[in-house]
Amino acid sequence: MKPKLRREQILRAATTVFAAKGYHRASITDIIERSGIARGTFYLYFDGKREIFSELVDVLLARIINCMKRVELGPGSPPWTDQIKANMLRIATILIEESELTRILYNHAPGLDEDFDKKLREFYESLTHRTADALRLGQEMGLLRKNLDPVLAAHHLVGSVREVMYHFSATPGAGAKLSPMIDELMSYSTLGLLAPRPPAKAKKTKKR
Amino acid sequence: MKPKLRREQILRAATTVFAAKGYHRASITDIIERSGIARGTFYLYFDGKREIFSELVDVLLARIINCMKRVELGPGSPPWTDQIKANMLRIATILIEESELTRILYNHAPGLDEDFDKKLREFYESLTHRTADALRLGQEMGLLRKNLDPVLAAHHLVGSVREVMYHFSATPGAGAKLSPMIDELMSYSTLGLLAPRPPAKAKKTKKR
Amino acid sequence: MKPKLRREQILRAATTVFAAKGYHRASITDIIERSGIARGTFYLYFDGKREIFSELVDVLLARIINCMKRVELGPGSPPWTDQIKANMLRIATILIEESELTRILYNHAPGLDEDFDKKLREFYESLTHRTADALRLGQEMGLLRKNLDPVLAAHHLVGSVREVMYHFSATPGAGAKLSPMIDELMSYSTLGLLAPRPPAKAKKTKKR
Amino acid sequence: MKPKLRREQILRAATTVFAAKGYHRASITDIIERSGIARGTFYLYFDGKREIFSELVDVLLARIINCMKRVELGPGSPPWTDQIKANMLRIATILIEESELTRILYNHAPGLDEDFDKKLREFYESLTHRTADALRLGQEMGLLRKNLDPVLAAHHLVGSVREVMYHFSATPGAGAKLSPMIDELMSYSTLGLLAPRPPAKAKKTKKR
DNA sequence: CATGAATGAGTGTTCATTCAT
DNA sequence: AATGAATGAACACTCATTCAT
Repeated sequence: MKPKLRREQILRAATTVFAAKGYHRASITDIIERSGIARGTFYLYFDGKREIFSELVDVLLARIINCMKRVELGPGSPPWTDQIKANMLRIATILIEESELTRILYNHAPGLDEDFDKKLREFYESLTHRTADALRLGQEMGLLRKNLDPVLAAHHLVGSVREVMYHFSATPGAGAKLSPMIDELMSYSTLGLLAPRPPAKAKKTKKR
Repeated sequence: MKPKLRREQILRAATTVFAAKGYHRASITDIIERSGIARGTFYLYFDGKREIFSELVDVLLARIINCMKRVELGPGSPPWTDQIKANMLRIATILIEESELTRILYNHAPGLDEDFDKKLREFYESLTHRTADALRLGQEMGLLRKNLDPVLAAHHLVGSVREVMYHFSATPGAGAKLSPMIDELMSYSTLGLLAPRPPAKAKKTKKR
Repeated sequence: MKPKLRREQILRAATTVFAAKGYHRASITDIIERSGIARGTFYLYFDGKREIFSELVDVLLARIINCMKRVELGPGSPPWTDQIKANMLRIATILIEESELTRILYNHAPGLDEDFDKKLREFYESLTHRTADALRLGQEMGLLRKNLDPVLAAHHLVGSVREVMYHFSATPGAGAKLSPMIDELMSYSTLGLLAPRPPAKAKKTKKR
Repeated sequence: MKPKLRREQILRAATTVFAAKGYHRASITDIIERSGIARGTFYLYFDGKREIFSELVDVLLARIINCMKRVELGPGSPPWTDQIKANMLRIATILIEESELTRILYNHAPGLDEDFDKKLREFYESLTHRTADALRLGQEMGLLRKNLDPVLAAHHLVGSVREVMYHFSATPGAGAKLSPMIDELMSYSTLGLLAPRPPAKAKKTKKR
């Protein structure tokens, strides 16, 4: 069999096994049995249990990072809300496509290794940072409330999206209703984060 | 030594060890060394590694569940926003007090055992259910938008709180700024989840 | 069983196993079966296969190094030949006592590990150095030929003793004839290394 | 490529690899990588790891055995000391030429296999036997002391030569000083092994 | 002749748990 | 109650060898 294919076959088997049992309860034996290969074959393609797991997670994290496009505010760009929605759609699509990997990422990744934990922590920190930066920019542009705490709001957003996406990816057939779901989810946060709407007529600073 | 005390001594040691290393990387050896007891003594007080870990997590989950009070909407009750805030304050206080256990709960709990995973899942499902029920009630009372999806919004809220609380409990000295932080966090969601504000015209203090 | 005894029991078993099969063909299973202990028990007392082997060899090398006493040439000291003979007797006694360890040392030690090979090499280099130094001293004192190469002669001596001792220790019941054997062996080399005997004249057989 | 050449190419690669790492730490992978051939190709030319190693050692041992010529004492033969020296020169030349194989032979050969160990043992036993026989003959001819133990002396000689040759072959550029070195080495033993010199009186330069 | 993907028996090591003292 | 020596099932990983192409 072609090495490329075999590699993918093993990765697929490993994904399922790790998703079903988690890192620690999964054994190399599980993976090779599901792959239908011999023990040694596994080690021909991967350096070990930690490494194949790491590769699985790395690939997913990289796909997510790479599918996110920086929001452009220039004239001629699409509305920023559309850009954010497009980002969320791309992420959600990946997570739904790879719902097994998502399960792994959410449930079984921490506690494996100091390095590994660090990698995950950095991923979430990076998400939060980028979100906080975007929020600050929104504040400067007058799109968002001046008095919100960008870091706290970033945690709020990341947490919200994280939790929703997880359940969505675990729900079979969720893909269909993806777009309205994201509209709805965005409405929960945006309507609260927006700069106070210029009210109809006379008003005196709706206090929050 | 009094059995009661010894038990607590071991629980304390285990908490620290599990928080530092996570369930799998922590060993019974770590726990007994930190407790200053002999190997066999540990098994006099606990049935095993899984069990002591389980007890630790159970106690935390029970404290959280128990500190949450159902929101009363009757006349004479405090404003419902105040009641929710009080709940969040109580939870946050526990999580900050027990920041080691919190770390365990967030980072190392899943993937240990089918039963254990189920227990955690049920905890979060219960949180989400209760939240969704509350949201439905809010809708019926006209406090919340009619067109929001209670389950989705519940995930949104649980995720937001979960993420924020985690970072808050991990931040030393966070306890001091707890109350304003919760006000702020609540504002992010509530302003977005509230029924659309009656525009323009007459109003009588729709307050949060 | 007392830890001290158990340790010795395992060391004995390991000695026999390593002597019979050599480092690589010996397995932990062999050692524990011969010890009559469980797998885990072995690792309670030793860090691993390499380590127990290393300890065995280290102990033997240390005993040999420590039993060798520097030759004193001062007036009042025993004749230097007697001192050398005493050293050789002590070494030979150890090697005969520990004939299994000797077999290990001679036959199976190299090729295990870079560090280990180095240790052995250094042991022999140290022996050779000390011998060469002693030979130089002997030359200065006029006891040995001026024109011999101390390093070459040291190799010659070390090799001679090494080979003879090995066969001697492998011969059952060799201990009895130890003293004359050493006299004989020494005569082979000393009579060749001695300063040329005063020829011609009066003599009363200054022999060795 | 011609089979003959390929075989030699692999043998060369194997020699270097075994010399560098020793039998056990050397892997077939090392050998094929250094040979630049595929895995299967190796097994086209050799039956396995043990076999190629064995061939390497066998060839060296055979060359050594074959280069040794029995000492002739008949009238018309060169002096017996010259014949011995010629033997030693031939051996030393081989060992220096094949210093990598020599390193293998000395350091990594034992402990591989019962058969293999036996072969080596027999090689040394054969050397010792032949030496002892020669010594006995020397005694009968009156060239050597009557009271020396031929077997012990043979071990002494074999050990001496073995050790010296090893260090010599490991010393780069040692070939140049070969002849005087051997003279010197022989003097160490012969002057001690010769029949006692007729003391005092009449002398006619006992030729050695 | 050559290849290199595949094999699987074998090995060292870990660690939660037990139980005689 | 307390101890800590002993247990052994479980596991990840290696590598010489084979064989279909």
